[in-house]
Amino acid sequence: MKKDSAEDRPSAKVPSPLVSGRQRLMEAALQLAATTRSLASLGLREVARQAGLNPNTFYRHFNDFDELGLAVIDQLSGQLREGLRERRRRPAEAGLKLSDTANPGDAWRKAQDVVRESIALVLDFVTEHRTAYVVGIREMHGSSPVLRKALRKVLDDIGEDMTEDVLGALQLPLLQREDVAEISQLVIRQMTFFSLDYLEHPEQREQIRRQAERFVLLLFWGAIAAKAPQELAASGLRFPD
Amino acid sequence: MKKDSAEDRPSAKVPSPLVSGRQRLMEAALQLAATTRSLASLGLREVARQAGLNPNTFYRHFNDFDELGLAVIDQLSGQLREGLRERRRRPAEAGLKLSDTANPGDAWRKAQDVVRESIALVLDFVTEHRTAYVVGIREMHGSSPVLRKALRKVLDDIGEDMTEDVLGALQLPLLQREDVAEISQLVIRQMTFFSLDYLEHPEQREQIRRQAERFVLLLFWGAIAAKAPQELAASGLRFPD
DNA sequence: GGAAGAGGTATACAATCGTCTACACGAAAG
DNA sequence: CTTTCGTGTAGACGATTGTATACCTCTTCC
Repeated sequence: MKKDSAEDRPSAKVPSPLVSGRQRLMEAALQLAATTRSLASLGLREVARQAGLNPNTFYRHFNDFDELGLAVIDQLSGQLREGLRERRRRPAEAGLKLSDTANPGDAWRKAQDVVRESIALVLDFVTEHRTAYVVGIREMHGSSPVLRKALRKVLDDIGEDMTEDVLGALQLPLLQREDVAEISQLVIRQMTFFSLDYLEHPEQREQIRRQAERFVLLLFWGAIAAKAPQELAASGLRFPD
Repeated sequence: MKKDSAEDRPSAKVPSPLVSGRQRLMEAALQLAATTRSLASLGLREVARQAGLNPNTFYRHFNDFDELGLAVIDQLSGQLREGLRERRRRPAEAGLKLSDTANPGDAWRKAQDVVRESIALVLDFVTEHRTAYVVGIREMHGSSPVLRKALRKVLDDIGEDMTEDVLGALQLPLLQREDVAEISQLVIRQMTFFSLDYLEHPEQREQIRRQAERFVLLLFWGAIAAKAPQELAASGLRFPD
């Protein structure tokens, strides 16, 4: 049998303590999970090696891989929600110029803009945090109930944000809160597929972006048309494209 | 070090040769993947043990886990597509009584029936093949490119079946082939989420089923309303519920 | 200035793993 | 009847893994 020393450590980096070991472990795990296999199936020694740390260092920060996964999720989901909230503050204010008395046509045009911008933001985020996003989607359907639940909650929270946003800033006529909430969840979930397509087919990105926009608008259009087909027809609005 | 013999084998079954070793390995892998972790992270010895076979027997049938995964996918996706095709033959024939001259109201009512029945079929299938389905969804976002591609193709094929079905039997007015194809893909993908919810929350199954039906109808309604809001309003049709 | 604790390391051990080589046996093929 | 061949078994190997114990710095705090 081989003595297991000195073979374990220095495969990746110099032991620069510029970032904490905890952070190094998280990044190493993400990197490995994105290129190799699922988070839970990673070896404790494997990630320590990638991080340039001693295997036992893992124990100092995490008890198991679920704990590491939760830490990563906390860190990044916060970034995503914050980013979404922040950039959505802008069009919301711009939209106030059209006051609550705006006619349906203005509301619908504004809805198009908001949809376009929100989708762009999501797609930018996933390209910027590609590995984390891919691993996140993977673990959402993965084998750890803990991570599954945490990631489902992230999606649901984003859905709630979207619901509030649509209700507050968009003021689409005739749609109740529950209608909007249902549509939001559908949109958020479908976006996971659009995002993966977007990442995996860089040559078709513009097309995928338009498909996503069309899907969202189609849902809202359908929901309005389901509630009040006559009013929609009478408004003379046309579906874009 | 411990000699690794006699500990490996008989954890599960008697060596009944009623089913082939190959099949036993596939089922054991599915079982383990559903309860433990991802397919690719399974140990060769692990599944052999679960199947009640010698570790080396794995080599007789598969070179690696991708190969085993593909075999499972072939076997079950065939069952699903065949089941869908077969049960869809019935309403298609019944639908022929309403000839091509049927008015929009009849076509829309028939669409509701077909949607209801197709969704019921899918949900029945996933409950009947729960472990295989869960593992399939998992590997669709998993780390093996081979399995990912194979499972995406399964979904896309089902989407094409649905497209042909809608075009052939439903004859919804105003929708082009490309519109229907796009909607079909959206529906198939969203159904993966509905199906998982359905499995994980048995107490809310009826509600989830209705949500799924509503989603599909909403998309078609929206697509028709996008093409021709006036005609839809003039037809006097009401969205169900 | 000594104690306590957090973060990182070194070494060791048993268990498990993938794989290699060799053997057994029934069925089909010649 | 003998020869393949497909399938399953047995035993062994070196590599790798998770974990336990012990030691080594630094900060921080009293």
